[in-house]
Amino acid sequence: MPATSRRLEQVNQACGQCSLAHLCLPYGLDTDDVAQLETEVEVAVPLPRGKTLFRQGEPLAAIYAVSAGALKTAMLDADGLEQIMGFYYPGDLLGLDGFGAQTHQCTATALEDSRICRIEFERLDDLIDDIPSLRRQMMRLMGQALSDDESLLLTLGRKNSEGRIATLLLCLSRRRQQRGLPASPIRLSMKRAELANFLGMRIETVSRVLSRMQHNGIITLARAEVAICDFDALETWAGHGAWAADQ
Amino acid sequence: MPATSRRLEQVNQACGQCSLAHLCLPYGLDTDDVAQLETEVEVAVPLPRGKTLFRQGEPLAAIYAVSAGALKTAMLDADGLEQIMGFYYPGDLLGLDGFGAQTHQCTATALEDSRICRIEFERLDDLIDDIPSLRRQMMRLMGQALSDDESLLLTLGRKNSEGRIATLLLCLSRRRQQRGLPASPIRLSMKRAELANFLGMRIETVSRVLSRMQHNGIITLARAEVAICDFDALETWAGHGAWAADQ
DNA sequence: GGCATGATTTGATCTGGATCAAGAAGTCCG
DNA sequence: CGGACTTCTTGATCCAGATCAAATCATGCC
Repeated sequence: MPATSRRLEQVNQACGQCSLAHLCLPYGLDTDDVAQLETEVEVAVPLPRGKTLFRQGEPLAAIYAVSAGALKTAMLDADGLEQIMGFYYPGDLLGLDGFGAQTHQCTATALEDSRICRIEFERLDDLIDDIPSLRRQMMRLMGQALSDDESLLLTLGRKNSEGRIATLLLCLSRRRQQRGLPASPIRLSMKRAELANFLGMRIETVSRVLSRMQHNGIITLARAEVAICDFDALETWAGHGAWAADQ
Repeated sequence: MPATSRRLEQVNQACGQCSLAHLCLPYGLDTDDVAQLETEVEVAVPLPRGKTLFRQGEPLAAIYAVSAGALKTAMLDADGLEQIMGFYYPGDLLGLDGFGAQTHQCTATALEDSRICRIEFERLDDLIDDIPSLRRQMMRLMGQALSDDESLLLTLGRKNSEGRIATLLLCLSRRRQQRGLPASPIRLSMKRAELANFLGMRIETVSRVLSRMQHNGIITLARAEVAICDFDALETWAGHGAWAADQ
């Protein structure tokens, strides 16, 4: 693997100048800390579409950040069927859920040709001891991941199919904005089947809801690309909890 | 609040001799570390049924562990309806999801008269800097919380109503065993409405599924107490993903 | 190109679980 | 104890979304 030589070439322009630093690990670190961190990071290693970054059950060897492209994570249930747990875009960290059992809890797969930054878990662990602000940042990121998962639980537990799709689209859009990209034309790097799996729906229902949204002028749909035309309407749909009032 | 004096009385028999230490923070710490930690912990403060420990949106003031009793955590969605995120029993930590935004993401409420251990967030934060093994333990616990949430997502995303109930019962049973209690007669401290909310179902469906399980001889049901008669059958039901094969 | 294969959309049914309705069983309090 | 109130159970109906079926559209490969 040419990662080591690549790292040596790129180390001088790594995290400190990365446009994703505000989303990723270095946020909140001072210049020296970032310098110390980035000597340990393999930067922007290519990961072709369909390749896995790590697999469920493997020991936790490293923590990753998406540099470019998109990935999914998925768990296999008892019957060997996969449940997609999340989609990851530039600036997102991967592998945090492995901290619990020191083992990856899910499999991460590239949805398109991607680039990944990587830091050995052991090295990160040492670095965290040396850099207090890095420790705080890591814990903040894990807390963030926790509350993201909980928001997702809230969506899947309470919303109907339209609410789920609307929530997903708004979420993808918001995350694009956080990365400084335009909110609207969203390229869906995942297939309908993966969307459906993630949202706990069937392919046909995903397709129907998207068609209906297009018909109502809320989105424009061209295969893998979705343009949001009416954010307010989408918010309204997203807000629609499913099952009426409440207990 | 008499917590301070109580703390002074109890400090000598706090975490180090707590039977829940293996579930809670001190696991993996050596004796000196535990001693240092437990001087900062308020031990087993009473929290009456119905009282809240913290509320969604409040700044993160402390991290908590359940000492006795049971709690629920819930988020309010846009419409002000609550979604229950989890049930917490002795040994479980509460408040970790606040690490992200330094703000509690959910409201924690006692389901029955409970006792809570509490450590100021600031003090814990300092302690983590001083005790490397505590830092690792905290990150392990957060990783654990993350993968627990993901398991729940897997359940809610893929299982039908019977699978959800079966999974919940097995989960509660397993957690009892981890606390050294018998696996079987489970006291459900939450109401049916709370169970239903948590599992993304309606009260009537919860009631029907439980009745059906009782009728099939898998459980014995007496109001708030459930005895599991046939673990294997329950495992089978829990394994039943909902929607047939897969994409 | 021409064919095979896979992804997506659309239509027609079927069904699990929500919703509506009404008892039954607890629980609280004067 | 009796009445008001809450929780739980059970029955009847309805509907969102799963399932089944088939056409359309894309993509890759020889």
